[in-house]
Amino acid sequence: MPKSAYHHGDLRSALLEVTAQLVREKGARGFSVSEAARRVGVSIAAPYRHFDDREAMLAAVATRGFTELQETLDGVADPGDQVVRAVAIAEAYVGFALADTARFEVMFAASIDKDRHPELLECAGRVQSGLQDALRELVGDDPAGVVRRAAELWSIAHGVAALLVEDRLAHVVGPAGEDTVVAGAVRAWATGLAG
Amino acid sequence: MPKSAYHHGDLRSALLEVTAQLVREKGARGFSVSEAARRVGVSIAAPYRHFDDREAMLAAVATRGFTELQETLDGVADPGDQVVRAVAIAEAYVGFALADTARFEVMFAASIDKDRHPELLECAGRVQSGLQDALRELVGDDPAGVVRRAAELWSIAHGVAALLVEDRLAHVVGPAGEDTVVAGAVRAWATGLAG
DNA sequence: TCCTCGATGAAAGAGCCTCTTACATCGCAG
DNA sequence: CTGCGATGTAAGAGGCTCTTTCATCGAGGA
Repeated sequence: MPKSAYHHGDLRSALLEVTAQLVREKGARGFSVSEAARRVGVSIAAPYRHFDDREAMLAAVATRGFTELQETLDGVADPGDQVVRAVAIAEAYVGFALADTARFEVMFAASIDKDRHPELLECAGRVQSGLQDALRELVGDDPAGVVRRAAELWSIAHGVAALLVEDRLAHVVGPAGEDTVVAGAVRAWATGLAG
Repeated sequence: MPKSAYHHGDLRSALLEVTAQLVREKGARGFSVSEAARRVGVSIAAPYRHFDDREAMLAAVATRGFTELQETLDGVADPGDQVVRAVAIAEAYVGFALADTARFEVMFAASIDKDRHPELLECAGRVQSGLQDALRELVGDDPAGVVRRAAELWSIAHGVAALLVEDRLAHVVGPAGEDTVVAGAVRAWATGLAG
C-alpha cells in the first residue's frame, strides 16, 4: 500500500515478489537488481536501502522457498504404513522442486555465500529435523540412526529432484512419469532398511 | 607451445585450462572471460575467436568434467558382490564431486543452456549407460528395470554429492565421514531391490 | 623467392550491470 | 511546527560481455 508517490510504502515486499517472479522467468543468472527496480518502478539505488546486495535478494527468495518446502513436507499425511509415508514425502519434495525449478535452484545455489546468509543453513537444518521426525517410527529408537537415515532420505529425494530439474533423466521417465523414479528408489531403500 | 609473440599457438587449450582453474578458485559465477584472457595474457577479444561466448567456455569445462567422471566410474573394480559394487560406484561419484566441487557444480549448472550445448546431454546419457552396465547383474534381465534402477542409483549418489557440495549435510557427517551417508543409502537401496 | 589469403590476434566502443556517494523528500515524535 | 530518521533519487566509478574493425602472422602457390 503506497503511502505516497515518493515513498513506496512497502518496497521491500514488492522487491521480494518481483525478484521471485524474475527468477522464475529467467533463472538466477538472468535476474538483475536493475530490472527488479525497473519493474517495481523505483530508481536503481532504492533496492540497496533494503538489501545489502544482489545476493541478499536471492537469499531472501531462497529462505522463503525453504519455508514453503517445510510446509509442503509437513503437510504430507501419515498413511499408516511407514514405507508409504517415506515415499509420499519424497514425492512431495520432488513435486515442490518441479513446481518452480528456478526457485529450487536458487535454494541450493552455490553462488550464495552461506557465511553471509546463515539462515539458509538453518533452513536446511529444519528440513533435516522434519525428516527425522517422520522417520522415527520407521527407523527405530537409535538417535544417530535416525539422523543418518534422514540424511539418506533427503539425499534420495534431492538427487531425483536435481537430476529432473536439470533435465538429466529425460530418457528414463516418460511425460508425467517422473514419480516412478523417486518412488522406486525410496521404496527399495525403505524396504532395505529392515533387511 | 607459442609459435610467436603475436600468435599464441594454442590459445584454446590455454583458455580451457585457466577457465577450469578460475572456476575452481571463484566458482562459476566468479569466472569471467576478461580475467581468463588477462591470465593467459591476450586481449579480451581473443577468447571469442575460440568460443562463442562465456557460456561455451563453461560448457567446455563441464564436458571435460563428464569425461573424467565417466573414467572414474568405469575404473571402479567389480568386487564380486554386486551390492558392494553399487556402493563403491556411488562412493566414487561422491568422491569425484568433492574433489572439485566448483567443477561439479558447473557440470550440473542450470545456467548452461542444454539446447545450445547438446553434448552435455550426451554426457549425461553416457553416465546413465555406464550405470546400466554396472547394474545389469544386480537387477536382472528386465531392460526397463535396469534403466529405472540405474536412474535411481544415479539419483542417490547425485543427491548425496549435491547436498555435501552445498554443505547441507554438515550436521550429519563428521569430518571425513561423508561416505557413510552414501554407503548407507545405497546399501539399503540395493538390499531392498531383492526383497 | 615472393605474394596472397585465411587464421588469429589487438583496439576500441556500445550497452549492460553492481554498488557507492551525495542530496532530496517524506512522515512522525516531541 | 520543527528537526530527524527513513527512504527515495541522481549521478558516477568501475567492471563485464560481446561486436566491429583493423593488424599481423604462417603457409602454400606462382
